[in-house]
Amino acid sequence: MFNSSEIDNCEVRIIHQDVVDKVVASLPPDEELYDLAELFKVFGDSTRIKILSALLEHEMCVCDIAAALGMTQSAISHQLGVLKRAKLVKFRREGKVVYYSLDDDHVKQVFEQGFSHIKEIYSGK
Amino acid sequence: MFNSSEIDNCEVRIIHQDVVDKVVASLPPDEELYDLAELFKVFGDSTRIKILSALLEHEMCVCDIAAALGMTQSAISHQLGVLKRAKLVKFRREGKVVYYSLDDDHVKQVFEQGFSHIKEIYSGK
DNA sequence: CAATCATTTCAACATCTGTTCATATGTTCA
DNA sequence: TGAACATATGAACAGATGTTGAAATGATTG
Repeated sequence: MFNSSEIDNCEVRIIHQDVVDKVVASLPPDEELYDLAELFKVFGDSTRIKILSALLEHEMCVCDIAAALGMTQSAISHQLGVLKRAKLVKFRREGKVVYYSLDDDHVKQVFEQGFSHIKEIYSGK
Repeated sequence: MFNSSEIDNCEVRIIHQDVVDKVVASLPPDEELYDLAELFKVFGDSTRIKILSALLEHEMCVCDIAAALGMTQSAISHQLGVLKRAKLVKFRREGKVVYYSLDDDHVKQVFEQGFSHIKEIYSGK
């Protein structure tokens, strides 16, 4: 009825069945990998990286961050919302002013880990 | 001619000049922060995370990765190209087949660093 | 060389994402 | 309470990104 080439045209060929099986079995659940990608996605924007880099140095309020980066308060506030939802920053309110800071050392570690990676790459390894 | 409120309407207000100055001085060059964001951007896609997670376990060829993830060879190849350009994976050719693997331990470290972060968050910290 | 196969590349489409502008909260102080 | 101010939010637009299907490479084998 169908020859093998017709069927294969709609399927992905497997060359090493044993490796595929092993890898599929060892793969973390989709949801965790999805969450991991979401985490890195938050780090993957230069505005947010700049904000994190600033907060690495000192706790700051929104308008000071905006001034330091030369951007709109609105834009900064939007990105702080993203960072907040990802639990990368925490904040405290003091009167009208809201101060932001890094949530925990984990953020700092990921940040610095990535940094040393690009240093390694661009220095000819 | 202009009063201060008119001028301020077009500018970002600074509350703590000292902090702003200090942070601006300590900020890494824009180019480095941009590259850092680009690096995390590569990690920030669930397909690429799945590929990296698979390669963490075993060296694999394109069609086996496609089979393991249930995706098109074209899509996988495209993402492998992104990972290759970011120097996150390396490859070797053996006849018709191209085998991909993680480029260095740094990749593994960033991956696992991020993983432990989301574990921490979702376990109620 | 011709056929086959693994992989890559291309163009196109749909979706996602960041910024802007305008407006809404919420707080302080007169 | 009302004016001034710091921040947050919503809608909308522009640009970036991932997947797809088709066509193009590059490599092996008969």
